[in-house]
Amino acid sequence: MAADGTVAADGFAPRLLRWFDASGRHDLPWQHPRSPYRVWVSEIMLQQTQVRVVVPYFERWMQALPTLRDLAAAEPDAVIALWAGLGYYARARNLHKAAQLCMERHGGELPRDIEALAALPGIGRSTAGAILAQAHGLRHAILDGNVKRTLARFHGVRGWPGTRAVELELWRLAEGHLPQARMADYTQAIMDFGATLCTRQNPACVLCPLQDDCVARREGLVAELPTPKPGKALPQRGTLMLVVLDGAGRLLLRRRPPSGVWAGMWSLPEAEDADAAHALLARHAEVDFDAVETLPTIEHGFSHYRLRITPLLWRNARPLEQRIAEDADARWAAADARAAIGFPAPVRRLLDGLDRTA
DNA sequence: AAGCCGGGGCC
DNA sequence: GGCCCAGGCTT
Repeated sequence: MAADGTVAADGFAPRLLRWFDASGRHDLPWQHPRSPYRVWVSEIMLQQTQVRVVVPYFERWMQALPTLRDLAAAEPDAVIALWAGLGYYARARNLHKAAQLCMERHGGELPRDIEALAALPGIGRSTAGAILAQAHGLRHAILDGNVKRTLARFHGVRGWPGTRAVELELWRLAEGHLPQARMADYTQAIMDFGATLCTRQNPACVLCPLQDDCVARREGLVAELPTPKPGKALPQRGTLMLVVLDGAGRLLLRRRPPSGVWAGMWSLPEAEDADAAHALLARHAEVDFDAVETLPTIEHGFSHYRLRITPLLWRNARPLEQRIAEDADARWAAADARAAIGFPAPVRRLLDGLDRTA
């Protein structure tokens, strides 16, 4: 690294770009065309989600909402339905909100100013940099998981990147490597490099264009870097999910609370115990509570806790239509209507299993 | 700094 | 079964 703190002279970016030209990914759907809106949606989908998973969601999204204006005008439930299965649903709500803010404040386009861009909901420093670099070729760094891993190894940076000091060091290094040209390709290159060559496990060091100058390679630390997050045991929680069908096969649904897990999404009614289940059921239908059928429990893991779902099934319930009419957060949905609703993944699995056995 | 927020891939 | 991932927001 040069005395002024820059590291461009070491050939990091040129070697990465040569590798990208030969071995990078050039056929991802958001690269053709590489418009600001498409890059933005792809970057949000790719937060904590791998390329292979994102591609079909991205294609479906662009079919339904091809422009920022279309997104801004869409119904919230339609946006969630396009997202259902991807997880982190705040990303979808933030996309929607940000599109509307762009219509109001930025003439219907994403701002080119990084401060204004990062001020939009769901767009932080790294995602703002990725959008500006890829959509406009502007000289901004990114620091996602791939870049953190690559830089931690190349420079031998120790310590978990979740700590402030390590993260600041990695940002400094990332900015020091930026090339003067080809910013869009460079940004795609360093992400591809981390995703396909400098992988977390079994990185292809023998093929690496940076191996001669890689500190981790030289010091035998490749498997130790980046330093993993200190571990902790996940708490276990449980819930009852009520599967209530009326004589016509319609299913009782309730909207989730506006905050917390699966916020605002349609799901099955939930209760903590049998008494609460009974009370909840009585508010929506006449049904023989003792005629309950048990379904297999479903285990669902979150990043911060584990959830054991116990489904309870009643058939031939008689809906209390008056109560439903008064309750905007409850509905009886027929099978064909259910298909178009975006359910949380374990609920979708449960309902699909129900349809197969019913 | 730590917790919250999903889901899936992978060993 | 545990860990991690093309992060950002809230407290």
